[in-house]
Amino acid sequence: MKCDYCTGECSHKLCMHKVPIFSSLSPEEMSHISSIIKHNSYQRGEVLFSEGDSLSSLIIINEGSVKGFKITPEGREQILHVFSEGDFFGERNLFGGQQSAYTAEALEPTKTCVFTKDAFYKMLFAHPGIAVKIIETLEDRIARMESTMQSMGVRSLDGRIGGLLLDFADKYGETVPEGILIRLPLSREGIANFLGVARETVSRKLGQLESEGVIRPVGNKTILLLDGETLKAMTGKDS
Amino acid sequence: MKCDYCTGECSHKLCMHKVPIFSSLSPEEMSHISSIIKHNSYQRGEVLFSEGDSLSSLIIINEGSVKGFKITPEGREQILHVFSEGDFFGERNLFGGQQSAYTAEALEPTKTCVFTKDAFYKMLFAHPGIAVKIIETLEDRIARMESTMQSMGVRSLDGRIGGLLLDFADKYGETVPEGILIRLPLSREGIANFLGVARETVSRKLGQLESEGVIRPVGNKTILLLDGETLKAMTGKDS
DNA sequence: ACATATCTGTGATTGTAATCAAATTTTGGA
DNA sequence: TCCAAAATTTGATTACAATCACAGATATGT
Repeated sequence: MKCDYCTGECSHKLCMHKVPIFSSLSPEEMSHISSIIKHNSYQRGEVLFSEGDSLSSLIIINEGSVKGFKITPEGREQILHVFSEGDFFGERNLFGGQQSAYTAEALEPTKTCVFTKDAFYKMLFAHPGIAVKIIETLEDRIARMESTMQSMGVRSLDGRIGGLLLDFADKYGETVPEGILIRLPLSREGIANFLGVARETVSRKLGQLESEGVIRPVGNKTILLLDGETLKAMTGKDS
Repeated sequence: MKCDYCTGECSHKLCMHKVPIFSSLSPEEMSHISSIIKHNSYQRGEVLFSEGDSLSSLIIINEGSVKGFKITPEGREQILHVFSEGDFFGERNLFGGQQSAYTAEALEPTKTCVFTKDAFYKMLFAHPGIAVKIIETLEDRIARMESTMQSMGVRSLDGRIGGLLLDFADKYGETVPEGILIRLPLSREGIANFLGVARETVSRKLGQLESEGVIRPVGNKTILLLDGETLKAMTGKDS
């Protein structure tokens, strides 16, 4: 791993280097703070914390991805967030919130860095610039949620699924000659649980989009987006 | 109007007194800041700003309420936020965001207070405690959006509508002997546009909830929630 | 208080997605 | 590489909500 602050290769694997909220810190500040961070690893399917838990720590993803979800009265998962490398969460418990509003579960092997509440508050008051960074990050999160809500609100199912694909393309897409290659963080069932629709419907609609030449699935976990413009028109995200 | 900082009645109508993010300021700081705030009034239906506008100000609602929405490709409004007294918005434009992600329109006669970007940044660095307050407020907003997403994701329509009613009860409800009296910020059509369903369906489902004895509509703009427990069970919000 | 414009409720029909039930493909571990 | 488990696709049927059409109720301004 290479980073902006160390010469040559970094061996310490400081998650901080991947996290925008710490980008305003000097190397010295970073290494001081890194000394008060704890590390954890999780396997796919492992639960980081459950809805209602009163944990008091900020969790930063160093590697991997995590879904945040609730169980609906119908017994289905409603996914609320998908967090990946560099994202942080759990912060609500640090700022006034009492209990976790959702369960967090690793979607793949995941490594995290953990701040305790005390460590975090100390840092916050010592480095006010971080607060602004946090606000910016929360704004990004709100913007992402707004985008998801817009996708969910579209009445036509193709539009909803297309909207989610665009969101994922934005966050997980890699531009290749033919279009945008999207490594999906969620399975078909996960997508269904994000949008609140049936798993089978997701399959059918993706099949439809494929036959229209808009996408080309590459295995189950990757989709090649060939015609983003059509999707944008379907979802109203052509702004 | 009465406030914690002035003896007797306040005549200056400082919106700051209603806004949690300023609660950590001293009276002197408040009156200094109030001198750099601008005021605006809007009629019902008037647009404060439109999607894509690059405004650079923080808007605080002093009186009234405002909806934030986008237009879906189907031509329908997708409501993303309902802001009311004490809420602030537009802040994304202050923190890195470039353009407004939605259109803001007054739902009723509304008075606002406006911070310019410069004034706001000065205040932020002079009073670091405000940053923490802002983070807390954004966390609340995220929590509210999570709740809305959960409502939207419930498959059964009664559940979705019930979830929204609970959200509104939380924010706009007043406890009365018979239950909770909710002054709805949105019309039936507004509710439909929030949830992404048809207006008629909202009517039908509310009618159904009425015949089940869960709610009692009082005119078009008020609903008396008689049996919150049933709603909570329907929506999974009984945590 | 009245009148008009807007909003809301109800019925009939249609369209779309949920559900149930297998068959098939993909994936990850031995 | 192969095998078993998991995930996905596909088909048939059913249930539910969207739509269209209009009647009725509410609200707002004069």
